[in-house]
Amino acid sequence: MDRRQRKTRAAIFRAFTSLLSEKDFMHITVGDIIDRADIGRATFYSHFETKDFLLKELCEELFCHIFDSMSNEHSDHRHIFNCDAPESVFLHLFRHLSKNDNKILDLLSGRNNELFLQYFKANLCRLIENQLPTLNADKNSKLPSDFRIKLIAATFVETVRWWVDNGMKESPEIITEYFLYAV
Amino acid sequence: MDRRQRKTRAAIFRAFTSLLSEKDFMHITVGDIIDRADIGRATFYSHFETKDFLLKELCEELFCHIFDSMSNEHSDHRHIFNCDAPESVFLHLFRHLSKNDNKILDLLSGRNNELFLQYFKANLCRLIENQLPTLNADKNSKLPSDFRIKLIAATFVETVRWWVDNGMKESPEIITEYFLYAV
DNA sequence: CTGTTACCGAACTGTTTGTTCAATATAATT
DNA sequence: AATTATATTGAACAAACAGTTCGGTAACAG
Repeated sequence: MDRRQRKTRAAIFRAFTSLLSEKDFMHITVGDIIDRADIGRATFYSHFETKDFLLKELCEELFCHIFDSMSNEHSDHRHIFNCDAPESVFLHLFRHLSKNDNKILDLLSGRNNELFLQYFKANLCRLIENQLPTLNADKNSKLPSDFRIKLIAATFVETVRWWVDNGMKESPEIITEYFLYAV
Repeated sequence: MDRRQRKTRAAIFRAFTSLLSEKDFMHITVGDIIDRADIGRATFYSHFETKDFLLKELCEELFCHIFDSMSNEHSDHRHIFNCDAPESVFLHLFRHLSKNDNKILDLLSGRNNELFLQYFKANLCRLIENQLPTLNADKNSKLPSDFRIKLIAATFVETVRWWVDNGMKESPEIITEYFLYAV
């Protein structure tokens, strides 16, 4: 990809995430984005068809980053340490989130970004599906598994929200404990 | 309140809920609403300041109806039957929802209505707070109670969603069982 | 019957969206 | 370094939408 394209794309994402942490998606205009990204109007539309697609691509980029890097880390580690214990995947996820190097927390905690949550949960569900056998077997047997997976995903999101809203005072380890206790 | 006002207001709510079940809030225009409600533009704005306030007032109306009628029912019943068993409040709620006389289900199951969910959960939390002592005491003691309440509310919403998305094949009793087993 | 109030509808301003196009700047190629 | 290809720019544009204004009409209350 052309360096100019990369720079423009990055500037748009940067401006957009920065705006998303201030106000909700619905009230962000394309004008806001191009002002903050300092690019021309036509340029924006040559990159993204609409504002909706921008959000979609941002989500895909973020999730690819976080989930892929995590599953790599995980599969690497399991050869060295024995860290495929039930909580390790979620602990990794919470640790990753706590760094907030990408701006995922701002989006998760921000209200009114249902579209974002939708993408996040969809990705989360795929991950949870694999982890299911390591979780509470009693609930697994008594609840339909697609239902159970969605509940776990919702619990995860709500846990992150509560964590962030309370100033992230708890360590990732404590939060993982809370989370696993809840599901 | 003037009969004309009541009729107009009802027409707007009817049109709005009908639209909300078709597309998400963000893509509904005031033009859509006044067309379907068959009212003048100025009339709409004499009733509601903006589209956001319309949603807010609709929510308040719906929740007042469902939660108030429920808590009345409940407090009436407890004198006759002994139905303040742990599951009864939630069972009542699921039963009430299953009738879908108000259009709450369409809104809860429809995606992208985060604002609506926000109001719903806020009301739900107030109700759950009272029910907390009747629920799993173990979890109550090990999780911060504000956190626990939010998890229960999220679980409730996710339960309803799963129920609706799967065609509501399960009875309110079974769903209540699932729900209480999950929390 | 009379004064009050709500509704209508059309016109109007300002904002936002998404497109177009010629000019310019930057990257890639030889 | 010169050339070709491509990305960006800025301005102008039509269409859609939000929210307001106002004179005329219909419905309500006393």
